Amino acid sequence: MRWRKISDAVVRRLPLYLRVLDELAKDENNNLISSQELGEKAGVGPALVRKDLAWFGEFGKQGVGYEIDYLRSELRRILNLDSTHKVVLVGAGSLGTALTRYNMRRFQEDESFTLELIGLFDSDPDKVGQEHEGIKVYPITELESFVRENEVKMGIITVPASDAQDVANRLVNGGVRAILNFAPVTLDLPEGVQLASADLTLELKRLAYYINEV
Amino acid sequence: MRWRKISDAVVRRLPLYLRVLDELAKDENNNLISSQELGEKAGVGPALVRKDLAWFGEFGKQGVGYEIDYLRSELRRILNLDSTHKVVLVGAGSLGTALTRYNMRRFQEDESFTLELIGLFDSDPDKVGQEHEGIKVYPITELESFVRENEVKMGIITVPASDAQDVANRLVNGGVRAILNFAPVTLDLPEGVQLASADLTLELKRLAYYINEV
DNA sequence: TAGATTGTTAATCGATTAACAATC
DNA sequence: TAGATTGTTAATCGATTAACAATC
Repeated sequence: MRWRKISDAVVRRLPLYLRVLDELAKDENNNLISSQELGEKAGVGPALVRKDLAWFGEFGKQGVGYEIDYLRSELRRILNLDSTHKVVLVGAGSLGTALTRYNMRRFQEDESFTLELIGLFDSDPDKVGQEHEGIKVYPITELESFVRENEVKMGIITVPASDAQDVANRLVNGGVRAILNFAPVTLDLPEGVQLASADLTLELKRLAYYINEV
Repeated sequence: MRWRKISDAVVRRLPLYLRVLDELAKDENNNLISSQELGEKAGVGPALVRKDLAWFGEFGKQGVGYEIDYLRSELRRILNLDSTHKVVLVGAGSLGTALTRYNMRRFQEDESFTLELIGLFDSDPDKVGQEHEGIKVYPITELESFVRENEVKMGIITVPASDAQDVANRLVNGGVRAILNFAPVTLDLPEGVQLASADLTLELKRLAYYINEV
């Protein structure tokens, strides 16, 4: 049903398109959108929009465009956003707890995405047993079995750089398929486990390059 | 002095190399590194490492490799990390204040990068006048003049999506050259202003795509 | 029907990799 | 000198754009 060779460059743009459609869907007056308009709002060329979507099916009508609600539901389906995803967050420090607080709100608002944060983990015995936004902190030693038993497929890493690879290994051994990593290290992951890097300092350092330009 | 056509694909890898070198520099025993080894640790092919670096000069010695300390200082210079960058953060909500707390610590630790957060901004009169980690919250109406007067070149946006474009415009008008945007919108920026997007939901939605794979 | 816009193929562009002479 | 590794050019690969027939 899914044909295993769609490039990540394509996949990265799908959530972007979906974001535009979600926004448009709020206004009942919008029914149709052209690849031209969708591209403009997503910052992508119209031909590329059509090509990206065509990898997954024929969602538009010639001479007409794409029906917003339909394309939206198709994208949600393609991105696996129509089922709830269980997530664990490892590292209940300042970033981890802030993210817990923030994401709990943000995700609750986002009608096109359901993430369920079911556990926090930390190696610090003082933190184990605490609760943040109603979610318990478990000892890191239980991470792998917890992930396996609850069939968690997504993990968020907010531990210090020196612990990140170890945490990643435990997550992967437990069966996690995708990791969002905030720690400033290059993680070594087995083929097939997807990684998103959220190292903000890396981004800021890149931006610094462009600052002293003419 | 800088030749204006180095691709962003290249620039994005420089902070990655620097991160590896920073790590290696901690151990006094490491003096030299080959493109092979640097590439491995950064997750990049050795030929690409050499090609990337060659855009900026000849930093290595044939048959020997790259001197870690030297390459490190050159990369810091290329990335403009040897001077301090003043930054403002707009949106003193839960994410903004968490980031303030977190980044203040994180950046203080990072010897190869000096960011100075000199002001927080918010449109909520109740928040104006508050302090977070010793940094004052100013009214958003003062953003543009503040940025101009203090010659701030970098801004971080943590306001709701509906306000982000307006904030970006004010930053740009004040003279900001680079923006780190957490709001879930595609910002429209003039040529030459650099953007880093930190929309975590976008990343998580992308990861969701890969979860139900065979 | 006439006008518009898709889906798709061919052309272009850019980025990565392979290969190797130069040289430490 | 022999071995290793750079800097760089040429070859390959992949992604984006242009163009257009199909068709709503």
